[in-house]
Amino acid sequence: MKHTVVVVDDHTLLSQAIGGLVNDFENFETLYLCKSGKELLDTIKDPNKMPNIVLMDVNMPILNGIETTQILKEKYPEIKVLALSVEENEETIIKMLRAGAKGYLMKDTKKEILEEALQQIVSKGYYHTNTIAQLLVGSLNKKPSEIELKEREIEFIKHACTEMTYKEIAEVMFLSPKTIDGYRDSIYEKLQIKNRIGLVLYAIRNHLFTP
Amino acid sequence: MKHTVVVVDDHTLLSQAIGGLVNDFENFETLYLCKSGKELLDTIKDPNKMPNIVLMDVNMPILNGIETTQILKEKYPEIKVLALSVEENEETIIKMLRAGAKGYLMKDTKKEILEEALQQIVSKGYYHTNTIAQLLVGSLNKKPSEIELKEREIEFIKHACTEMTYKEIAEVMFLSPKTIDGYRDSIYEKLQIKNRIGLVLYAIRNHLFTP
DNA sequence: ATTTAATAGGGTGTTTTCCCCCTTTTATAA
DNA sequence: TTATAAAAGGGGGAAAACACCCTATTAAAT
Repeated sequence: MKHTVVVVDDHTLLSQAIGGLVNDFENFETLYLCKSGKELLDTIKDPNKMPNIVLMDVNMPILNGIETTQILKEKYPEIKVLALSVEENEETIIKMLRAGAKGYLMKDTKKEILEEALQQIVSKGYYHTNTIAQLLVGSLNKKPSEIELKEREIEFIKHACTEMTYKEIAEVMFLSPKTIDGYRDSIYEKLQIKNRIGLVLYAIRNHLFTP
Repeated sequence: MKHTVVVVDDHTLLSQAIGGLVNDFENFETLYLCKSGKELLDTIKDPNKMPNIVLMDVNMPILNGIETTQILKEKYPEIKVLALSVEENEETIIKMLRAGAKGYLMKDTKKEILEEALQQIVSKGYYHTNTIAQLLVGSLNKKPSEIELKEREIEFIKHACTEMTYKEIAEVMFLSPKTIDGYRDSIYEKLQIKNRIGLVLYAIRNHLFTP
């Protein structure tokens, strides 16, 4: 009996193509394809549509890879998630693994590696390349920092990524300009940045805001 | 005799997968895969490795899709290029078509559309979806504006996308802060923006700066 | 000889940044 | 249950940075 795989990616051509690739592997077959995390969660409710492995893109609309993986881990812990992404950002990779992904492949790996990864996830339960392993070890040593942003602060940051002045942001958030002032100051402190440009760059790099 | 196709994309998994997809099509076969425009131009010098069609990603390192397509048009005008990208930016699409691409597919199209596009490129010489056609018509009507940025202004914009103050930017560009002031003002006028945040967003959207 | 581009500057008002400070509410632990 | 401490919201005032005017010099291009 072949192991069943579901591909989740908003780019249809890619999911179809990768689905085809998987079908060529000896021990695996593609069950179906999804365009978003939401679509996967909706479909998977049907017990007949429960795969062994999910090949999950990280950047998706509606419900992204990280959130979807988290939900999968809670509701269907027996399903193994293999992340598949162009995103090389440390934070993202760590978040994805913490969400429960059993492996993380860059989209520039060869199909042989994909097969190898699928095999190992079945046999050993996980697959990690040297690259990812090194990345993680490196990041463990140098990042004990706990940057925690409050809900309201995140909301503010998103507004700060537009041409609005702080006064205008205060208005749409129903706050005094002085409160905004306080948000800004504490965020600058936490993120070690010097001005609003730095804030915008942080927001983009951490996917709080997409230009 | 099948039509030969070369896939150019820096993400190996995707080019392999799409190559496989193409091989499943009745009238087409994948000749080989390339990871960059440079690799394609090097390989294609061998007359045995000349394809009928090139499936070209737009965003690539070394030599991007636009530049590569331009060179192909000059040196090998008989090769037909079909662009394949996630980039929905009008400017990019127009640049790509002007460079000589015979069609432009988003990566979220279905494989049936890909086959259809390949067929039409062989038979009619081009393929354009409604989406692209509408986009082009729309952009012709509303954009007679000639936004032209000078070399030095572009250099300034890139610096403006960092945490540097204008004074610091003036220093690294060996200019008076007042000159920077002038650059800023004329750019704001041209781009119809109100502050530095708007400038950063413009720079990112138009690939002057990548965060 | 006149225009245009690039550079530099002056003046003025607004916005942002950075210091201090305060109250009220909400957890949380003794 | 009451200290006690975070979190969330608000404030004054000053200096720096930014935005928006408008003019002048210089050099290259027409």
